Amino acid sequence: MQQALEAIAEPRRRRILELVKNDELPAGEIANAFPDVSRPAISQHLKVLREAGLVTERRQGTSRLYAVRSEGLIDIREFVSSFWSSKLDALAEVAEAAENDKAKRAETE
Amino acid sequence: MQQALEAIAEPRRRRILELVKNDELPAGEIANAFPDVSRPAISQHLKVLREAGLVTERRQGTSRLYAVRSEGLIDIREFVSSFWSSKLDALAEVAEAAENDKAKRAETE
DNA sequence: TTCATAAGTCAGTTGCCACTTACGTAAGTG
DNA sequence: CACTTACGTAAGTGGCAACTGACTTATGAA
Repeated sequence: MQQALEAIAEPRRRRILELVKNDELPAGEIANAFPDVSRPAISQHLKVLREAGLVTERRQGTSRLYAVRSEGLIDIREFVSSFWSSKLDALAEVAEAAENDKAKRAETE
Repeated sequence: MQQALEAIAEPRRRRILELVKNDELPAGEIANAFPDVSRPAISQHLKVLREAGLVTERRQGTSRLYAVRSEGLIDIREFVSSFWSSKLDALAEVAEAAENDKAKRAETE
């Protein structure tokens, strides 16, 4: 999880993930989306994403195609989600239910 | 989202969040959980978490009580979740549905 | 084989982040 | 008031992470 978190903490790497979320793209085309940064920099970002398990690499001719690997995000997803199924949240749910109930009774009166 | 991501990318800050997930704790008690790091360091971590909107601070006497603020994680939660509702995942869902269907037909035969 | 294209790697620089020690502040206690 | 307790803040340091330019590798075309 550490590697994945550090990977997505970088704005450009998040944008890369968005780019290859629905389309498999060659490294060059990804680099073209960042006119303000050199191509080696993007290559290094892709390496970080690959080693974090967030993208897959597939070679085709001289180019390398990248695609998202969403399993790499599972641990983060569970970590974040864990903050909603805890005690405090259970209280919030009770409060919300009470609110709904109150609104409903107000309707029928 | 940037601030929150940078905040949870740090292992000690994640551990702090876990500590105050279910219990409201004073800064000193949080610091005690990290024998290898100085108290000011923890104070600085708490500041980062507070400015990222991930914890709340409440003063009581000379001590300050910290608690998790899960709303601060919503953006991250949505960002991460977005990688499951995309095209590739839709295909997976179709495949799963087909599997279920197959299993069901096998049952009745 | 020679050249062109696509992309990764190396080495060096810069800036930022987590840490420490020393100091400041604010609330309670005698 | 002086003193203690509980924290935060300031200033300085070391290390790492992102970047650039130069070089290397590998595939395909002439």
